[in-house]
Amino acid sequence: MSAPGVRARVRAELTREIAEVARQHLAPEGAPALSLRAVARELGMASSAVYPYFPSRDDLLTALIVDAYNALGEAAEKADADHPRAELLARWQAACAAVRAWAVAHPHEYALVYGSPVPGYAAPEATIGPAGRVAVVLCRVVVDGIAAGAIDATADGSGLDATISQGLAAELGLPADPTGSVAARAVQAWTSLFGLINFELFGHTHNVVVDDEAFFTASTARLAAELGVR
Amino acid sequence: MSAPGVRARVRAELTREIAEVARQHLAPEGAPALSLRAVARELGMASSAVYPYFPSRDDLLTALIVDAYNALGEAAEKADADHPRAELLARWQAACAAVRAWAVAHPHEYALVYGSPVPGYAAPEATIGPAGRVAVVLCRVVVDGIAAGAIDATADGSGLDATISQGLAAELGLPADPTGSVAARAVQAWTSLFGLINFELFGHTHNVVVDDEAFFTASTARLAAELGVR
DNA sequence: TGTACATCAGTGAACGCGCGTTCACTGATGTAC
DNA sequence: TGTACATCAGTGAACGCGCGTTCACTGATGTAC
Repeated sequence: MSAPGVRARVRAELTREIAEVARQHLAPEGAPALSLRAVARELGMASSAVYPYFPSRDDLLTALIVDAYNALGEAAEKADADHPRAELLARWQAACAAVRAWAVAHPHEYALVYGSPVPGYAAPEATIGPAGRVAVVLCRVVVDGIAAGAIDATADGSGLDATISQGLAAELGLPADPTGSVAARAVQAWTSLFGLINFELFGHTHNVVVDDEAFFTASTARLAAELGVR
Repeated sequence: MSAPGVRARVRAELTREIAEVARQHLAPEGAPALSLRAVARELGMASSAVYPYFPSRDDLLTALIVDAYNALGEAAEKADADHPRAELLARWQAACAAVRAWAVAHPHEYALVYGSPVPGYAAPEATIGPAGRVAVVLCRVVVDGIAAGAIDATADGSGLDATISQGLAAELGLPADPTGSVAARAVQAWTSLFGLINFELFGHTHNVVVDDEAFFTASTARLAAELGVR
């Protein structure tokens, strides 16, 4: 009974290895140019030998996308966990900085998930959970702030929250009150975070911002301040 | 002497036509899949016949990119000009809404310029000017606000502006005072605007935001408020 | 106005390339008696 | 422990495809005398 275990382990190992090489191949030309044949070539195997591991190119892409979301989410979660729960601003800043650091360190994987959708590729269900991990971290800070009384969830009755899925808000622990605006403002901060990183990585602030890290840190601090995270 | 004029006009017309067809071909598969041969086929000409007009695929892409930036910039400028100069908030909201409306109407052209950079493609100088037009519109509102005394440029001495190119700030008419933060906050609002649109168009807010337009409008209004645009 | 010439747009075949995927196959690995 | 068998991973050739770019060419358009 140890033999199938060995086979399974070898199989899992090679699956991991293929994904790893594919990840490296993302760099020079981006996701649309990712080629099964090139990956197989680099591993010294016939191109057809990849098929038992990934039944199609799209499955390989999906694996890379899920991995990227998970790595990014994990980075944010770890940074958050490094700070005492009550230190909301420190947690917020650490999480944002971790997301940026990961993106800067893995620009092509970042582009894979936050750049233009890969043409002809439809994201399967399996990506939804991992995709939300960063947002969950940010929301948890806000939720903790409300619970601790640091953030007044009822302060702004602008009704902005009517634009957000109430089911999702409830799931995240955000007050599901459509007359409020906390949930919507949290979502807005979330999109702004990735807007900052997108512009930096994709070169739009190239001749505009001179100190990317300082600009980023100050910007996320402002996002926190506007939410009432202190 | 009228003959060369005719030839030049025919030539310009066909150049325009090729670009137009290429633009339409962006839709189904995105920029990486744009094919000179397919464009030529659709126009009923030999693929080699495109070369006198666009010496390479990259030149065609550049033309599409420049066109997209210009169309987007023009939309923002027109929306801005539709409002009296003193009505800062109306101008701001109109410009932001125009950018989003154009993006929603031309998602693939939008992705071409604000999605992941096209692999292996280096943006030439010619794209810099057109790329800045939206930012210029937004900055003009801020500058007008400062001039009219509605925005207090000296209010926040956070030093955020030290992160922004002082030369560029001066060019845009923003106070080039590195101890201030108006310029940096304007840049931040600019990145946030495109962050909102990116997330909406690329599907990241798909199960999160239920009313995209309302969420967007409220969000840009908040961006304005934070800048002091009223 | 008429003719010889130059210019130019556009053709079609070809080069050389890489791709995703399928399929019949060969050995090696592990299983059951 | 030894042998016959099943399972499985991996091979290599092939299918059919589309791409960007080059090049020698053919007509037509416009020019100069």
